[in-house]
Amino acid sequence: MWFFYCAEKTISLSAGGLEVKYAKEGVTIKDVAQLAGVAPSTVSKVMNGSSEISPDTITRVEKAIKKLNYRPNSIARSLRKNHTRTLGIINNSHSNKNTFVLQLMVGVEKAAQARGFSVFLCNSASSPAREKDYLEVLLDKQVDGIIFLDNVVKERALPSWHLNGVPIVFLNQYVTQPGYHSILPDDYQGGLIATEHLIARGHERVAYINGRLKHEASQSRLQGYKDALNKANIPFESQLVQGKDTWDEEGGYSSTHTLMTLSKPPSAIFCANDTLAIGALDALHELRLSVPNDVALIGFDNSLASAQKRPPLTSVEMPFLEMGKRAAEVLLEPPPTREMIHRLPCQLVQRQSSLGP
Amino acid sequence: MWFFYCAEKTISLSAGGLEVKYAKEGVTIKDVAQLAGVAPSTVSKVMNGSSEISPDTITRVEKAIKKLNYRPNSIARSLRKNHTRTLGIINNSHSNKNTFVLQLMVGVEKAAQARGFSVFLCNSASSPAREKDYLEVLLDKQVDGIIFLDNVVKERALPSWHLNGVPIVFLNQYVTQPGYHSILPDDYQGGLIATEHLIARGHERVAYINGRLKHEASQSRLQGYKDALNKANIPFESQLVQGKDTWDEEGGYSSTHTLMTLSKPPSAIFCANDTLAIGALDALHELRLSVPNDVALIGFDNSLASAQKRPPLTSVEMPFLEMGKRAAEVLLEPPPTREMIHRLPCQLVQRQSSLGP
DNA sequence: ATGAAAGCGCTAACAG
DNA sequence: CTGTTAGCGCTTTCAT
Repeated sequence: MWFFYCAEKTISLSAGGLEVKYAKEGVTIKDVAQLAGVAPSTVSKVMNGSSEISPDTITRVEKAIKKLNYRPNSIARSLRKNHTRTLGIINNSHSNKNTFVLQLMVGVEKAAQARGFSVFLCNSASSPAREKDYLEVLLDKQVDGIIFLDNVVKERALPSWHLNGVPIVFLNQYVTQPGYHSILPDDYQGGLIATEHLIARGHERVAYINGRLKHEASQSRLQGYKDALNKANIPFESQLVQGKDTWDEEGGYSSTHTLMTLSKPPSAIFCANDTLAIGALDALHELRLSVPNDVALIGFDNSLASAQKRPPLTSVEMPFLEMGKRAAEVLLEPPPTREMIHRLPCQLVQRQSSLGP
Repeated sequence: MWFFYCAEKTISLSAGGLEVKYAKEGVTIKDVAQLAGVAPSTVSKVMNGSSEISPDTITRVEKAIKKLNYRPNSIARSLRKNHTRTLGIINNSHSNKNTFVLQLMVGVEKAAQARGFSVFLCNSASSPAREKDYLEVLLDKQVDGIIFLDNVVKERALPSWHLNGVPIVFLNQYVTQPGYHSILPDDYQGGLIATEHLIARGHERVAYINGRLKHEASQSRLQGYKDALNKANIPFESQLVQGKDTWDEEGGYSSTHTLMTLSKPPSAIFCANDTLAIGALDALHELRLSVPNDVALIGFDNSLASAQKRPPLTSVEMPFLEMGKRAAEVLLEPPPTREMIHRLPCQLVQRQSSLGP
């Protein structure tokens, strides 16, 4: 690599067929103004379109900008304009192996990027002290908005720290106080479509295996299940709802055994998540029951593991990417709605486990 | 909620037992100076410790800061100091469902946070155009460093955009040009420990099922496998290495069938990733072979799915969190080493599938 | 339509 | 030890 002095602030040189632009650090609006033979304020005006400028000077300025490879210093601009076109994400989840969180983040980032905003990533790992620290640095950095998110929908306390008027929204979290936007998956609707799918495929004895009772998701999905039965005029039977107050395989496994030893066992099982469904599948295999021919099976989460089972498991996918996007949208373009809690629909992804004869 | 005018810049009020601080927007260094009866520069000096100040005024200033709940405007500070204590992540992966990426990001963020740095999250989704755009905004925002990352280790081109002297490091990516730090998992060592584990448990006929040949990981893990055999004086047999140039279950499944129909089939199989191992497990089940009693099985990635199989799969975990941390460290505190490519060790996580009699 | 001047909130250089 | 002054790079009145 060769270095050499150059008086101008920009040089371009082609090396190995690759055209690279070198801009010396610190080309400022003054340099552009000088080259174009105008005042800095004029350059500012053409960049911001904040005033009528003669077409002639516009082209002159634009040429100078291009020639110098000038890019305005957004720090200086922010100081002056009092906004940063930046928002912060505070991730309250402490699991690093959760794809939900990544999807939420990527969703936020995409919608932000589309609007010219950048996002700061902060991980509080559920520690309120850490959350407060991050809030401070985010506020110090003059973010224009903050999104709090978690990997599982939870109620949470309002941050007890002054927000300087910076708007906030909760993503996969919510707060009891009115007046705060909250973006959540529609677990109820997810339970509904899963059950409806099973019914549509001819099943009348549909069972439900529930997850941890304290999680909203369990209750909402159950309610969706019930309403789907109801719509189809299938009487609800409480013995067809099982669950061990857990989300793990063991729960799915033993619940399935309970279910299949009923005098009239179900012909289809809807599990509140994929891990339960995987446990259910194990139990069914053990009982030498074919999935989906003897019993149809549906999970929830559309995890990678669900797609990798034999047979691949039908599942309900939560709209995390959309949720992330919506969070950023709501933050950046507050809707006129009174509605503050936004539930986004889940989607059924059909695979072999529910596609019986 | 009641709003009322207050002349001072801070008031504190307790509501419902919850003590909240309200700081009116825009308390500046001048306000603090005025309250403390000193010059703004003095306040600056006590904050930055950049000059000897009498203990007396220090306490006066600190009191004023606390009373006004003052926090310096980091935008203004950045403009002046010419650094932002911020770094950018450019995520080149386009998969939103990859836990690797989240782990890398969280690692970066943790190490950054520990050093008082914030991080911008950008997702280029492998689009060079998008990457260039992000590079520009990151540079506009005056970041102090940039990390490029991906979900699978790849060689990549050096960004063809002037970086204004901002240092960069590659995470799970690398570049052929010398002079750039690159943080990678030690796939070779991962292959080594996996194979050594199997050998230590008494296996002499250890097979290897490879992944996509064009991925470095496949080659490195294979080399680890070979060297482990070599160290143990077990002759290498090329027929014990199978693979369909793919990472999917089907590849693991059919490779296993090939392996088990050998005249002298292996007593242990090391798969280059967990998905292959899951396919292998299916094949073994189908052949009515017990895992781990008839054949031991090891995967790579330590995916959630691997832990959820029956039996749970032993696997090799890549050090993504550590890698992320290291990337930030190398960026923020460049080591004096000439060594530019950093390979971090993987870890064996033992589960039932390799723990035979 | 354009330029001069002031100033965003902070820090650094220099005086005293 | 402390205050005064200048200015980071930009935008915004306010003149002209």
